[in-house]
Amino acid sequence: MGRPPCCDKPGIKKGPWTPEEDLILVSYIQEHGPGNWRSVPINTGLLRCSKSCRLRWTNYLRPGIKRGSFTPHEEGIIIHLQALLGNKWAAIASYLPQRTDNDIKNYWNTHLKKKLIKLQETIGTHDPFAIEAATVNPEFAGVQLQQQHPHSSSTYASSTDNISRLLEGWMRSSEKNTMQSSAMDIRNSGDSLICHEEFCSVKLPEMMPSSAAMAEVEQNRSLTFLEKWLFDDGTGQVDGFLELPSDQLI
DNA sequence: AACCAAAACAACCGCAGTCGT
DNA sequence: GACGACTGCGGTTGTTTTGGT
Repeated sequence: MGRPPCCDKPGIKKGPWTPEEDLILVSYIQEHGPGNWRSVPINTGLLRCSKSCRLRWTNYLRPGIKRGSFTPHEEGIIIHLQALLGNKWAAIASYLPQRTDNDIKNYWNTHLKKKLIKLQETIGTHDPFAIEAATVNPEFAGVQLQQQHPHSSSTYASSTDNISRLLEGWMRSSEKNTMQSSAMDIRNSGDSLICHEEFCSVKLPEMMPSSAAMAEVEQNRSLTFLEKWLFDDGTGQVDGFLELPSDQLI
């Protein structure tokens, strides 16, 4: 089974994407929808491999992506899920639909890993839940958490965000892309971590909370409850939950 | 102001799984 | 069932930015 050569053909461009390339890609996806990445460079004339196009879309151009600093809540969830699932970044990202797996992975490698090591030394435990508690409540361990990153969004990030905005109308009107459109609404809805609408539309991994648990999550947005459902042994009626319209979840 | 080191981020590489023929 | 094409994912690298001296 030979692996197809990718990204090493002559004439294939590598490196940072330009706003022009982004626009071409977004326009194409706006017309055809995401998927069939093989045909994207062929049909758009982009000198990029299909993989690169997919990555660019999923990590940057896809509407609903939240840029900037991670909140303590998000940090807690990441730490918790990482302890639970290991380096399953895609699985972890499915619980934070506004974040990409790449983002979470980078954040883990550059921030959280170091922070955890510090915390482990400070509080003298390797218990991920104690560490999570310390992360969410900095006073717990007397650790000053950096709440704002010095460069939460770059100029270029802003431009891609603008491109994403171009898609808003299309996403809203497209029944095929409910995930993206709901995510877009969420993006504009402030700092809420996960809303029920989003939960209904994202693809859910095997262990998901019951609808009752979800309602409480929605109400409290507390990690305490997140912990509860995260460690629920998967007895929740996942399929049924997926079928429920969002307004029945509260 | 200039230089260097560290941090942060974006993108690429390659493996593995899935799907179609 | 075998094979090839395609996609998804995790690890890694390269580049840019920031902070310190």
